[in-house]
Amino acid sequence: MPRGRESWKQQPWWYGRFRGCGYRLTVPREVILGVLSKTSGHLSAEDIYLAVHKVYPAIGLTTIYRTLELLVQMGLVFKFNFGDKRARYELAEGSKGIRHHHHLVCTHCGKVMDYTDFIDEEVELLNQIEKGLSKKFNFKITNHLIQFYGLCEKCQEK
Amino acid sequence: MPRGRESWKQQPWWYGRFRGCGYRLTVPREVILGVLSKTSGHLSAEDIYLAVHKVYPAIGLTTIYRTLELLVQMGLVFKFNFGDKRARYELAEGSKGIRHHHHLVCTHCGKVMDYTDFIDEEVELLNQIEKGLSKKFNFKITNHLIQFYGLCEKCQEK
DNA sequence: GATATTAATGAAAATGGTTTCTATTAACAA
DNA sequence: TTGTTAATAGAAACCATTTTCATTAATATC
Repeated sequence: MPRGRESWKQQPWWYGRFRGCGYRLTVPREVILGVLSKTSGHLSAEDIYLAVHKVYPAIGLTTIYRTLELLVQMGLVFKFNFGDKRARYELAEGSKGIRHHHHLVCTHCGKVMDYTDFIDEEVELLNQIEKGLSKKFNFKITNHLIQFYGLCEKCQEK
Repeated sequence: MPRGRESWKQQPWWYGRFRGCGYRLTVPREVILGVLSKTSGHLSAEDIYLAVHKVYPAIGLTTIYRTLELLVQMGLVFKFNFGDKRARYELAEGSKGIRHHHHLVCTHCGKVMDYTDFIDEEVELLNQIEKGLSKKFNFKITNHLIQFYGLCEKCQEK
């Protein structure tokens, strides 16, 4: 492993989350989280594999999938499905710089855009809806998914 | 085909949509739409296949997939993904009795519930948001997906 | 109503993203 | 430093969905 043990000293933000769950801090996990935080979102498992592979060719695709599953389950990463058959992953909010957002998906070319400019009304209504649903269905809401589908600028021209 | 040609006389509601697109009216298509409209939503391709198979064993799974794809593309059917890997299909609003709705998905047992009690505020805000997004991103919105994830009543108890 | 055209179908095979299996490696507690 | 055991890599399996191709049947035309 081409990293000194000392570099753990400046522990990354997810260090505690891992230790708290009894999970080990491994190089693949660190590298995968690194790729996710450096690259702008919507990455497929293969995208991540290729990026990781450039630096650590020994890390296999299986580990990418396993690690992503773990990260999703830990709540550090969100998994999305935009209509093509591969799943997409992106870092959850919490690490600096990433905010909660929804997606605009072009049904023609597959382009995905982030939508972060929530208006206050919107956030409040969403909370209200979630509260209402929780009560009515006795359903404990932990998350929501909002996506808008349509045609992006370029695809409209055709 | 065990149906007289006369029965087309009381043309089903989708008749015009098919003819308008130049698509043929076939028994498999009729049967599949029949299953979708008789059964309550969230059916997988296999669910539909099994239901169809009981009455018309000659209709194959391939045709189910092909027909569903066509129906989705025509806008008669919506395709969903609830986290397990199989796609789910349900009739779009338009045929009597089916209203636009969103979904509550239990991340533990996979149960899916429909949420139809939109408040006026909600519908209006959604329109407003879509209008804003269309303008800001020059994106022509044709559809949206809203799902809430969490734990259903039973799964909370455990 | 009979017939030609060609879209639609069924069965089997292929595809491809994801998961499982198993022997090996490495994180970390002692 | 060493033992325990979680984590990993690579190959094989999995399985929902798609493709291929020969056959069938819906519709337009005669």
